[in-house]
Amino acid sequence: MTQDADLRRRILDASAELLESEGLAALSLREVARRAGVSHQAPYHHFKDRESILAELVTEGFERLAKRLAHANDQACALGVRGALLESCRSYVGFALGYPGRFRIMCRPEVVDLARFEAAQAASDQAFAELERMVVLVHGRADDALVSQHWAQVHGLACLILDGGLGVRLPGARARRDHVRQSLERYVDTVLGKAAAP
Amino acid sequence: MTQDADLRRRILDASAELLESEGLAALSLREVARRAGVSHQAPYHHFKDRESILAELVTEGFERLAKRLAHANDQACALGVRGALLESCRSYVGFALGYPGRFRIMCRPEVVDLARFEAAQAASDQAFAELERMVVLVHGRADDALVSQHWAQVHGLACLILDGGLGVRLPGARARRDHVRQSLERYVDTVLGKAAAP
DNA sequence: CGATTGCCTTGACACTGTCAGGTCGGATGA
DNA sequence: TCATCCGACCTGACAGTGTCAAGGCAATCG
Repeated sequence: MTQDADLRRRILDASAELLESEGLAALSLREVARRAGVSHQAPYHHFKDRESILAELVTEGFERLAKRLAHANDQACALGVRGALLESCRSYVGFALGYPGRFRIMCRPEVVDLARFEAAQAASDQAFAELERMVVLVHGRADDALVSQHWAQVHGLACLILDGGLGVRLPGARARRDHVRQSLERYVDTVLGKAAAP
Repeated sequence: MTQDADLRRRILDASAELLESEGLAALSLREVARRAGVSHQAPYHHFKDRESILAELVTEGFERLAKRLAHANDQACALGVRGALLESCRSYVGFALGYPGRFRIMCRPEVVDLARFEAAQAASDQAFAELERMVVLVHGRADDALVSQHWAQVHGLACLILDGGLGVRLPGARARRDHVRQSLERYVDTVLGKAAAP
């Protein structure tokens, strides 16, 4: 498969596929090399170590996430604030549920330490900036607590469904999608002050 | 250290200490055995495999967390709803930041799969029940979306500070504590409908 | 034409989790 | 009392891992 392509690219592709299909635990350098049809040391010519490969995947992940969030932000005029906010939230959670392996290594410093990888950190900052933009759209300003509150809401929901207790309680992709939609709608209503106060 | 104690207990203690001081990656069965002063196979007489050891730590973790959350719930009369809600949130995030190693394995199914360990699942359910109790206290009822929204908020904040982008942006324990307090106060105000709508 | 360099290989090392089998002292039952 | 069993631990081995060291081999370049 894509034998003639760049080995570097082939290694990244094999890693990504292994990550999503078998999980992080199954992603060993040697298995990746095997799938790419090269010796176990070949990857070392293109990456310093295992973490560097994963860091590249993390970078790509944050870039895609940032692009999705930016797209949602850009739709603020067309959809209105509520629609754009909802779309932004769904982008974040949708990304996490759509690429769980990728998303996990993006928030696991013991796997990839962002401080070691400039590009990954930059891509992460880019995604963060889009979140901030959305907070400004909604609240008119973006102090630390507001950004943190918004970020925590979407990130928490993603983590809980992916790895936390919510996943167990929501069997099947359908139930999850419904729950995400429902929860996020409730959230945007709360944040926009439309929810019924107790 | 505590040479004469139960080996089972000594193994758990050594694991917990290793987990908090060196991190999950450094927690190998053999290192644990070394620290407990026994052969590399001795732990297998008390635990089926590595995951079983971690599952025991996870169980203990959920039990402690549930106890803290219950304590916050019980203070609803004394502190009022707002005070109790704030206390509950601070308990959750405080636990995560106080025992980061423990907290991490509690929400990492590739490390410990709760479905495999009845006791761990039960303890997790117990903590979940306390979260539900708090939602009922605040909203008078606890539909899925409300519980999920509350849980996501505290869980997300904990994860972001511990492993996500917020940790990098908040150097030092002092800055984190301040940020947590500020964010959570904003959150309870939002949820109780006291925040200024935009 | 000889030297260098980029890309890949084989071989080795220490380390890991786990399976198989042995040892030894104390409890048990005839 | 003594044979037997069994729990608790040990030694040894195996396949798998990430990584270091050294070699081969074709293309490029002075």
